[in-house]
Amino acid sequence: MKLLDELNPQQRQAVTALPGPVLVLAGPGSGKTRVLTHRIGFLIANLGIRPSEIMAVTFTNKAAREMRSRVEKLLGGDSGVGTSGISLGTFHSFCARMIRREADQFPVTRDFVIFDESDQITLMRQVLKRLNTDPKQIHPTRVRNAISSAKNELISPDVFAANNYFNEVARRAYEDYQHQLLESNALDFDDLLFLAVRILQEQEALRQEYRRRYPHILVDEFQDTNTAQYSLLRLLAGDEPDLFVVGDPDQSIYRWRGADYRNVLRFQEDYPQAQTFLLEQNYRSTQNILDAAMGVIDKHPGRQRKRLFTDHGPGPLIKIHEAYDEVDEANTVVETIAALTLSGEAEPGDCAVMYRTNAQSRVVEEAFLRAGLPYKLVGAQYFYGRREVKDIIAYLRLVHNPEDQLSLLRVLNVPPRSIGNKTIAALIETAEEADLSPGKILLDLAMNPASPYREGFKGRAAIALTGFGEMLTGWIELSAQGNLASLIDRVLIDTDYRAYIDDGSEEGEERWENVLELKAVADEYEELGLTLFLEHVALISDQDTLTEAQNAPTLLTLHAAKGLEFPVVFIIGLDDGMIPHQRSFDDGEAMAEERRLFYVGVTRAMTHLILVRAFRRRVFGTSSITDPSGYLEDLPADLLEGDYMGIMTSDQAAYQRQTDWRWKAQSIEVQPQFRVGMRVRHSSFGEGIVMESRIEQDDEEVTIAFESFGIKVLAASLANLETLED
DNA sequence: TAGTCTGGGCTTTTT
DNA sequence: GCCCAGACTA
Repeated sequence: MKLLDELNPQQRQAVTALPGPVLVLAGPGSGKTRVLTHRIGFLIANLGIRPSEIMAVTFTNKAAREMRSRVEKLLGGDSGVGTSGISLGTFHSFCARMIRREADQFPVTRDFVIFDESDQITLMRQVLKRLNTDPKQIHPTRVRNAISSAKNELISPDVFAANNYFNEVARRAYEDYQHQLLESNALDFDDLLFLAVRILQEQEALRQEYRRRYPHILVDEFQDTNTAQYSLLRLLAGDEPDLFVVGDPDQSIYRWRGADYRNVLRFQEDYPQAQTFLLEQNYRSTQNILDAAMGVIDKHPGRQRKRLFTDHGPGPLIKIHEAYDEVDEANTVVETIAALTLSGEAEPGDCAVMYRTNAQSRVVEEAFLRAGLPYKLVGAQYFYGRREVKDIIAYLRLVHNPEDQLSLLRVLNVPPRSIGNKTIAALIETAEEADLSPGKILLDLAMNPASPYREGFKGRAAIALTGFGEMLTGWIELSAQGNLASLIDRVLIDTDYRAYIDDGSEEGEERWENVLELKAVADEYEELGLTLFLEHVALISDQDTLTEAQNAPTLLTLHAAKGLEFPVVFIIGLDDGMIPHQRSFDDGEAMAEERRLFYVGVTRAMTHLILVRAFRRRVFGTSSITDPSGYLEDLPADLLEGDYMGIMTSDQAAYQRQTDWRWKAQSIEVQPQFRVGMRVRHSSFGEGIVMESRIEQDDEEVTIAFESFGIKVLAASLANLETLED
């Protein structure tokens, strides 16, 4: 049948495997999504399985959407089978739905809210404050991470190992944090998985019910599952499941998030009867690119060799360019894209620029702006992390759930309405004494003229708080009528929010546009209502903001690039410390993951791969000379062209590289301006005498004994020192 | 209470 | 270099 005609023999074997545990190891560009969608099609069209019995799980909303549309296309029209019955979504959305459905068994109500990472850190800060710890010693972010990892490993506070001071604090913070979450009728991302697993473990009947409901399970990007997700799958699948998982251990790049590619091995151990299929034929890249990729990944320790092959032919050589610095690097990228576009070899939209850290994007963006060329950015904080968007969402969450203390505190004085720290502290204290949430106190102040809580506040504070409570009451009433758009309008008007964020500057206008954009999203949730809208905004990611429309190059991190492909790929920042990132240097597993990350980047390229590094680079404000990434040595030399000499390996090459740049380096070499014994004046420290001066990282570091401020070490370029005549 | 200053951080970030 | 939280000042 047609469904199978589009597949190569390996793919067809996988798709038509007998129902049971199936592991598909799919190299990059080998048609992984195609196999998944055809498997779903095969189950429905050939085996007559009802769509409603199928559950397909992905990691991103985008992947879920893509899969649904491809299944629809596959089965559309003639088959007469609807695909809407398939449960297709992310791990988190699946768990959120289950928890809502079974809400009476959980310590939250069915309209709980989901806290994202910044909510978690804000809450953690409060928790640690209450535990009287020093935020400089115990970082809220680190504690959050520790708790997140624990949840991903299914570790609850009572079994959390308090084996040192940090972990002892973390354990107590964990307990308190959970308590605070539930007070706010909230769960964090990790709780969604954790609670779903726990209830399935504990309740035989529910487990059986879900197993009956979804006898056929498919999983995408299986190498990225963490312990909680793997456990969830095992619980849902049972001992004789039809469980079809697709993944590639070589592309596992989310270890720091609890993902463990060894789940692939666990799968084979847990299901010894599992059938395994290998997809090696690549439909994306030229053979040169694949050979380069294999050169990189074959150095991965303890890895089973896989061959990647294509019938696309060798294609162009891989280009390596060494730029002078990060600005030159960015300019090179823009110029090369311009040249490729001009020669007709590529469209701007065919090109992608990939980097290790988001901070690198700025220099590239600036180069595009200087050239007057458009670009698309897939970035952290792109939309839902913006302050104005988070503010409005916090207002909505508060309307939805007045007990949400975090949201209340976020917006209580935003825009400023004379509710300062003193007043907030008094509110929290009053709430604690009354054993109510601060939100409830505010509502009581607003609705009950004889509210007993009024006496807790001074006149002005009472008026301000009552005013806020009245606004909130009005919004809650409006929300009960179910009109989301007018609720948002009313919040914006009542708070005079536009005046607050839009100061007339370009930035202000942009912020207001973001608010309007959020409203546009809300419009689509008119029917579905506030609860689902809030769930949507909590579970959405930056990945989903990537638009295909504009014909412009895409800027993105190597992580964000996974699953995508582009005819022309630039990977920039191929310096030691950048790729691999220096944070990974002292951890073997982390280093292995850096290598996989580079491999992921390389295998995104269809035809042109351009690798760029910079001879010197500014990191955290100081510019210094870099070493080339070791990974460049792993690329087969005969596949490369360009002006990078490091591929000759050897010390001699390194020496030559240094000399080549010598004239440039010299021209900017800093000459010392200050001598020991000179008298100088500083704008705030006053007069002093130079004790020592040396050149450090292209700047002059001057040690000065000031008359009234003692000895200071200053950077000459920043300190703006004035020399005085003796 | 609301603005300004300062110091200490700083990867990646599917949900 | 740039951002954020908390301290500090008007």
